[in-house]
Amino acid sequence: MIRAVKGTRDILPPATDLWNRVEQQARAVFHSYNYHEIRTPIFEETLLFTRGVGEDTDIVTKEMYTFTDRDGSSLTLRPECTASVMRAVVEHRLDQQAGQLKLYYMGPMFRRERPQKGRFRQFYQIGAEAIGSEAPAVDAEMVEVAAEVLRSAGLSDFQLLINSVGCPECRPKFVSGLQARLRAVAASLCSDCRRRVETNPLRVLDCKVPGDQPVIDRLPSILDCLCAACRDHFDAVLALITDRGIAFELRPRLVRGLDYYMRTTFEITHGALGAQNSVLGGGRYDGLAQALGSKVRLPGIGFSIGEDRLLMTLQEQAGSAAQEGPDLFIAPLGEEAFRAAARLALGLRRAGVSVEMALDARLKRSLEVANKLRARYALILGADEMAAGNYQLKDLITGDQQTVSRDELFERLRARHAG
RNA sequence: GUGGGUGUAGCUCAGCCGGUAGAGCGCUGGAUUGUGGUUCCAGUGGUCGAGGGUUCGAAUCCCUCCACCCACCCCA
Repeated sequence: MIRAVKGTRDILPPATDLWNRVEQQARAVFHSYNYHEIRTPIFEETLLFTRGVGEDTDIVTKEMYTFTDRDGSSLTLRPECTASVMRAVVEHRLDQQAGQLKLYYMGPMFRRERPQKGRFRQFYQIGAEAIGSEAPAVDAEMVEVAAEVLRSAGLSDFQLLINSVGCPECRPKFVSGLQARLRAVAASLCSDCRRRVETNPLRVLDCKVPGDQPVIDRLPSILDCLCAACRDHFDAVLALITDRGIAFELRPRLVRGLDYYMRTTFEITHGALGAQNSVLGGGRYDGLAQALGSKVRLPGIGFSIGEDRLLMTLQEQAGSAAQEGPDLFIAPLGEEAFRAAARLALGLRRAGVSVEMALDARLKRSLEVANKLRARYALILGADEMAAGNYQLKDLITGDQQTVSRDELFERLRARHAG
């Protein structure tokens, strides 16, 4: 038997309704902030990601789906979308347009990791990018949009974590200073952290091993080492977020794994997720455009929602929903009635009503199916109704049944649809 | 890449000490004529993840492999 490949999965009907709802609501929120959708290719030149995401990141060193095209060029399935968006912006000079450049996207990303709860090799992200300004107001709005998208999806009880990781001026100084301190105390750290001291010193700050906490607590915080410009920027961002009434938690140890992040970084977590508890991650990337070869400086900030994880928590919050049934199930009795029913169904469908038709001529069976499909109403059309020019409309919840004319039928179902 | 757990019907699972498979749900049909949901009756359904070994006999014991899940790592 052929199965979906490891780390990929089918998203099936009852769930797809929820996915679509979440995506529609996200679009509505984005539009309310004047964001517009961008769709970039699912694969790009490998160089885009090695330069954009960073040569030494986990994503680039071990997680990319890279293949050689027939002409010998190296292509990669996108592991994230920010680099692609920036590439498109630079390529099409979208930054030349009036006003802020505000874009959103949604779609699948690919990373070859070992799957586990909340982690897939093909996963879906909903993200936004605001490009062209480094004003703290943009950061604040971005954080607000992120929270609003989650809220509109119905997510509650999430936590916003925020930090500043500095800039190319102050971060390297902090990292090398931190590394020096860590090397001195490496012996008292866990084995993972001893390795991190060399590979990813910032990550040590986020270690959860209890024995390491006393050491970690005495390490310097990046927030105490920001340069004046970064400090001012971050203070302004925090002030604006506070002013907007957004609850957040300052997390000086919050680390982002992608090289392009600088200054503001943030993350939203939810308790119902398991080890991979982050539903959203984001941050500022003022150096990305130039890393990709842009001659002009294009500061930007964005975030990305892990849609799979968002849906996972929503489903845990609400339980599994039953599939939504059609508005109307038509049960015609006999050949002639069937043809008349098909014509009626077309009219109703054009009016926006969801209609299903019976394939079985037995009324008992038809109503049984109507009930199983969770149809709201059943319409009976037999010889009697054909002769009289009307229909029997049965309410499948109350069991009430009444004779209705064509106009009354449309009236009833339109009302149902509007409500 | 490294650990740990689990693999029996479409789904959720029982089957502990070896004697060639069960339940609930689902699905199909029926309880007469053009009326669903509840109920009752019947039926459908599984090379017990795969291969090998021990044994008169293996879903059950042993080995190997595979798949999925969870965790590490890292991230969305």
